[in-house]
Amino acid sequence: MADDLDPIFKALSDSTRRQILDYLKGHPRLTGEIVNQFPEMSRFAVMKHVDVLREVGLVVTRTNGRERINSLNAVPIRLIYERWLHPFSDYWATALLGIKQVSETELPTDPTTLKEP
Amino acid sequence: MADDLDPIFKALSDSTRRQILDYLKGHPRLTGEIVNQFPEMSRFAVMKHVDVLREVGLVVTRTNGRERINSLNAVPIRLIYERWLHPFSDYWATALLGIKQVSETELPTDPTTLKEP
DNA sequence: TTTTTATGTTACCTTTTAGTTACATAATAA
DNA sequence: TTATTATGTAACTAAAAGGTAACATAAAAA
Repeated sequence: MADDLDPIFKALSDSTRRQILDYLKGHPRLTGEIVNQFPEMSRFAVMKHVDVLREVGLVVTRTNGRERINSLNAVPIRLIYERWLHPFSDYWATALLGIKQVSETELPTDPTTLKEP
Repeated sequence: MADDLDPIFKALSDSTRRQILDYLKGHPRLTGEIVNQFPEMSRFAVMKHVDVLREVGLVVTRTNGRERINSLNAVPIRLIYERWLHPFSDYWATALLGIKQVSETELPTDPTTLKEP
């Protein structure tokens, strides 16, 4: 019953994993660097979170000697957006205007113009 | 540790709940109508999913006699998009171009232009 | 060579989640 | 009034998720 977006949604549903993805913005990080971002959590717990992200392709890891360099791959996030989130933009627009139903001909709202209502 | 987006992400992490939200697009539905969409699942299981959606504000319910009319509220989805997903659009763009890092001065990509790459 | 360090693995525990059956209530229809 | 039906609640189970401590390995540094 679970569609192919499901593993990505599941991976994103944990706050620690979202923080890891935030941390990987900008540049790749060693596994140990990621671990050190979460001093209140065991190393293994953090590594398992990274594993989950790697399994769904949100993190790509390459090995260099004994180091493992983890980088962000945001393409699955884009997939979530395009295939599931974006179609709802029609409906969040109507909510703001107090309109109940959406005309079929209405164009999708440009989300960049809605930053601060 | 969990931010305020966390309950929304958690609510969206279940495939059945996402299907319910999809079903509520267009027009509101009675609780029983939602239940009938999932004949392989018990009525109570579906109702609990609706409860979860209602708790995070993704579904709004009003009572009319013994009927309960449930409608979609996409504003929390918008919040997820603006506060968490959209900032990653810089990075999925670079992935497509094979570029490793993003310039600080680059403007956010307009997601509406990325519908069909 | 010996030690350090970056990373991986095994085994286990606890809480949460998703699901079930069975029972209860209250508004409408017959 | 009686029966039906739309919805809600109680109590429980099974599996998945998130976490820990302890042990293992292999590359690099001393």
